[in-house]
Order: sequence, then structure tokens, then C-alpha cells
Amino acid sequence: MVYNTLLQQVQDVIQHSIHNNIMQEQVEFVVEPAQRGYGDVSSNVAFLLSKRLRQSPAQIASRIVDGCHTSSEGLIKSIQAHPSGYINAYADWDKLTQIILTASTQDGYGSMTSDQSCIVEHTSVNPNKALHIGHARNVIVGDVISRILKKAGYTVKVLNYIDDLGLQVADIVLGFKHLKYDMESPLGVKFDAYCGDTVYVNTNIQYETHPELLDIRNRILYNIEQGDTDDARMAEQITRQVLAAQLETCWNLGVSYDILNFESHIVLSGMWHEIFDRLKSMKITKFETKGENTGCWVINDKVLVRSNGTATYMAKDIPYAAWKVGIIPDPFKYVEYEGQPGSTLYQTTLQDGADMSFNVDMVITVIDSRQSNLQNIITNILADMGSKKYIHLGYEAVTLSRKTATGMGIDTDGQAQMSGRRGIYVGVDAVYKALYDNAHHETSKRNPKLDSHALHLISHALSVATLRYEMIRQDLGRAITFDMDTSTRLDGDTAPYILYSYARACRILERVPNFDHNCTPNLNEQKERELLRLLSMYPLVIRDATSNLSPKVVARYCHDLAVAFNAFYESCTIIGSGKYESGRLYLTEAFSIVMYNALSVLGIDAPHKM
RNA sequence: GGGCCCGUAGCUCAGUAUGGAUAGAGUGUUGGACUUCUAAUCCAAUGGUCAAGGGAUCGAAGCCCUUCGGGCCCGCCA
Repeated sequence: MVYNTLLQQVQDVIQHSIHNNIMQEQVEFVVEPAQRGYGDVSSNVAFLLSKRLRQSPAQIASRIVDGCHTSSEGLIKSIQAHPSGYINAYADWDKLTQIILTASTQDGYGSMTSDQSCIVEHTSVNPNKALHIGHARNVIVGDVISRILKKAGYTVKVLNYIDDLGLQVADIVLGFKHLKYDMESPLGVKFDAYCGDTVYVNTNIQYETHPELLDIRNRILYNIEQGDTDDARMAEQITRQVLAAQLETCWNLGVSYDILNFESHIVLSGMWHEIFDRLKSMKITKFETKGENTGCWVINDKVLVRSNGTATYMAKDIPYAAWKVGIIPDPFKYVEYEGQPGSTLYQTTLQDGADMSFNVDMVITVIDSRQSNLQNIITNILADMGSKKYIHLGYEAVTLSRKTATGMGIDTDGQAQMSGRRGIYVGVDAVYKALYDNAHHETSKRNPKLDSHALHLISHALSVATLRYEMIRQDLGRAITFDMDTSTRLDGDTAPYILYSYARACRILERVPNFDHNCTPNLNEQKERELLRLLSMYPLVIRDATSNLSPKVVARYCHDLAVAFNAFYESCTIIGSGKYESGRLYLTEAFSIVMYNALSVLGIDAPHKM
């Protein structure tokens, strides 16, 4: 860690000076990258000591600085006391430049080592409809979190939970059976979209005029849960087909999984009874004999098991969560699910298959914050049962902008909440298509000689990058208002802006593929320093993103890096700059390597040309 | 009624974890830069009582309390 080394050295030098000249006690203080114009590293230690020593921060800063001794082997060139009270250190950039260039171009730069392992569950969309843009945030946040953790050295297993039982599935079965929908989707329409847009929505409309259908739905639901019935077989056939279509969408965005967990397997495995017995014996749940919940098993006034003996939605989540944290034995075997590009995907089975081990240190469940209450209860139940591994990673939902909603013929006062049941949503596939067409148009305009395959690859990369970046660049606690027009933008704080800077660097390196890596780089311009500084910060970015489980940290870093490179590119000639050329090419190469690496943590593949 | 999230430039957002130096980007508007490594770029100007009030602090956008505004959750639905 290049920058960390510098920070550490400054910290040590200040610590020594305080110890020798000011006081014996240890003091906690912060050493951080400096703001622009104040050197390279700053410390606020003088402020902290001000009260205790009854002196002004400026006085203390001078005393500390006077006692600082920097060795010629270190990375610090000088340390100064600023009148404000800050202590600012200036790095020895001749040394630092060489170190940064060497480190950042090495394999695995930014990676951390860890013996920890974790599960990340995300996506988990009911298999009765296509993914909408709200689901996309879940999918992409989850995918990026798993990539960040891998970069941080964790062993990561990515799970996708398929709720192939339940009311939404019964709705679809009823639609096909009783409302006579064709089992084939129309030509050119994906099966998931057909189920969600046509069958599911229209079935729900029918309930309003034909309430007798609700009884039929309940019977279907019962049959599905029993397994080995015609309805169950039909449900399986449909949900499998929808799942395949949904996975196609996810895979297209560069998202992959390790395990598919089926709710039907969880139910048939009998895990629920095991958990329920434990909840009862540990007195975590109690049986109500009076009040409005009479005859129910409850946890803190929340019904777990209804008076008719069936489990609620919350209850159904508990066995899976308990299995994830490993407090009940694994009843499943695993077989391959065919078709995932790049890595092997497994699915649970109750028949023959391989065994797997899921003994992990941390379990992250990506679900939007509307489910925070429920997730808190589950977290507490698991804690009561002895596991503190469970983390609910929440994020605010995606709504449609008024303009986009109106454009779809949705009547709204302001933003519109999406609803699969009512058919109010923007599908992921449709957004991808719009982004792709846009990227294709712009790319072919700029590269008229490009063949159609190359054009396709670039357009695909650009559209996936754009969608991914839109879904993670904001804080998880902030709701995203999705707008079709602003999302297809190409300038400013967008993926195309970032990718453009990378493509620029690639073109330069293509023109001069060989240069002297052993040169003494002559990189003293301010723009060059700024770029070097950012390159050296990459490991700290990965560390921050990991400890905060925050995708946006990496996204912002990529953007900052692109800004720094574009500034360097504009102000410094690279090719043909004589004694500067090798150093600048080296810097360009280091930038391209780190940028490619950082983008890959976001699941973004950067094209060499666009 | 209880709980969670948000409120920073006209608009979209960083910065709040760990309080410190002139509060930063993008977009918009206005004006500039392609004979020169891709102008999907860059430069400049413009734009702020950090929702409001109080508190603790030498020092608050950040911490504590209160209020206001916006979103979401609180079912023997899932």
C-alpha cells in the first residue's frame, strides 16, 4: 500500500516528536491525505492537544514540527506547520513516483488478503415476471458487493433465492389453467415478460370481477406446496422457464451466481419444523391464548404461524437464513445448472448430487429497505440462536421519474412507485435495449469503419457499463429516481465519460507499445502528480469500500481517476514529448491498468476503443 | 401513534463513519479551445443563510435535542 506507507511514516515521525518533545503519553490522532494545496499528508494532532497544553494549535504544530526528524530513506521530504494549526507533510516525489508506478502496474494491485469467507445473497426475484429497473439495483449492488469482497480477499459464495412457491406462482398457474393463456410466449417476447406483463397482470385484474377465482387460487397454492400434484408440476415448469429468462437478463449484465436456492426444496426438506421446534424450546416464539392473535405462534406481536397452522412470509424466511449462517445442518445436495457463462452455477436438489460446505464468517442479504423491519427481526432471531453473522444490506428503492412514468402512460403527481402486479414498471431488458441502441448509434457515428461484430461488442459493453454505473453511483440510502433520458446521457458523471478516458489511454499505448520501463520518470507537473496520487490511493479505496460495504466508493474513484487522466491528457503532450515521453507513457499505462482493474470491481468491462 | 431513510448550487448528487484550513462535482446557462495522442474531451464565468431553531465544543454541513418538509415500513398478504 503505497499511500498507506507514506501515511504511516508521517504518523511515526509526528508520534516520535510528540513523545520526545511534548509529552510521554500516547495520543490518538488522524493522519490523512491532504487537501489540495496543503502538501500531501495532513494531521490535526495540534488541534487535539491544544486544550490539554493550553496553547494555540499553531504553536503546538510548530513545536511538533521542530522536533520532527525525517530520515533520508523515508518518503517524506519535509514537514511544515501551517498557521491554521495543521501539520502538512510533503512527500519526496522522486521516490514516490517510482514506487507508485511500479506498484500500480503489478498484478493484484489493490487486492487484500483475508482468511474470511462470506455469502452474498441477492436478486431473489419471484419467478413469475421479468426483472424491472428496481430489481436491477438489487442485482447490481449485490454483484458489486461480491466483487469488492473478493478483491478484499474474501472467499465469496453468491446465492440467488428462488421463491417458486407462494401466491404469485399460484396466480400464474391459475392464469394459464383457467384463463387459458397459451404456454408459449408470443414470438419475440421473452417468457418472463409474457408471464409478468400479460398473464400475471390480467389474472390480477380478473380477481376484481371474479372473486370466486380467489378460492381456486388457494386450492392451487395448497396443491403446489404439497408437491407431486399436477399443479405443482405445472408451477415448476413455469417457474423454471421464467427463471431461465430472468437469468438470461442477469448474465447479460455480467452478473453470475454460485448457487440457486429453491424455496420448494427448503419446504420439502423439513427445515422449517426443525427451526420451529428450536424456536419453541428456546422460548423465542410463544403461543397466544388471548387477544387478537389467539391461536397463533408469535414473536414480539408478529405472527409466525397462523391459527390455521400455516407459516407466514416471515416464518418462511427463517429456515433459509438459519441455513445461510450455518446453525442448522445442510439437507441439500447440489447439481449443476447449465448455461451460466464464465463460471459453474449449482442448484439445490433433494435427490442425488454433490455435497458442499458453507461454513462462512459473514452472511450478507441484499434486500431493499422496505423490508428492514422484517430483516431486523430475523437478525435478532438468529442472534438469539447464537449467530451474529447475518447482515441485512438495505438500499432505498427505485422510482420512476414523472416524465418517464408519463411517457409510459402512467398517471402520476410526482414520482411513481413501480408495481409488478399492476404492470407499472420499466423492464431491465427494455432499458438495456435503449442504452444499447443509443451506444450503437454514437459509436458507429464516430467509428464508421468498424465491423458490425466489433460495434456490437462495444455497444454492449457501454450499455451494461451505463446501467451498472447508474445503479451504484449513489449512496445506498438514497432513493434513485429513474429517468430514461438522463440515463442515456453520455457526458458528465456517467460510465461513458469514464470509459472514454480509458479508451484514450489505450489508443496512446497502442501507438507506442514499447517504451523504457526503467526510465527515470520525469513527472513533476501538477496534473501528473494528481494522477499519481490517485493511483496510489486505490488500495485505500478498496479497503473503504469493503469496510463500509459501499459500491459507490469504487464508482466515485473511477470517476475521479477519469477526471485526473483527462486533465493530464489535455495539459501534457505524451507522444513525442522527448525526455518526458517514457515517464508519461508509463503513467498512462499505470492509469489504464488501475482503471481497468477498478472498473472490473464494478463488473464493468472497458473497451479499448469507442 | 411507533420505526427507518432523505433534505447541501436552478436540477442530480459527493462530502457526515473518525468535527478542523477558502463546502466540492456533474448538469443547466454564458463565453472560449479541434492543422496537434478520439471534442463521448477540456478551460473560464455563473450559481450556497449546508431545511429551520437550539445545545455541547476553541471550532459544526457533520455530534446531541426539537421542529418542519419529502419518501418508505408497521396484516393470521407476500
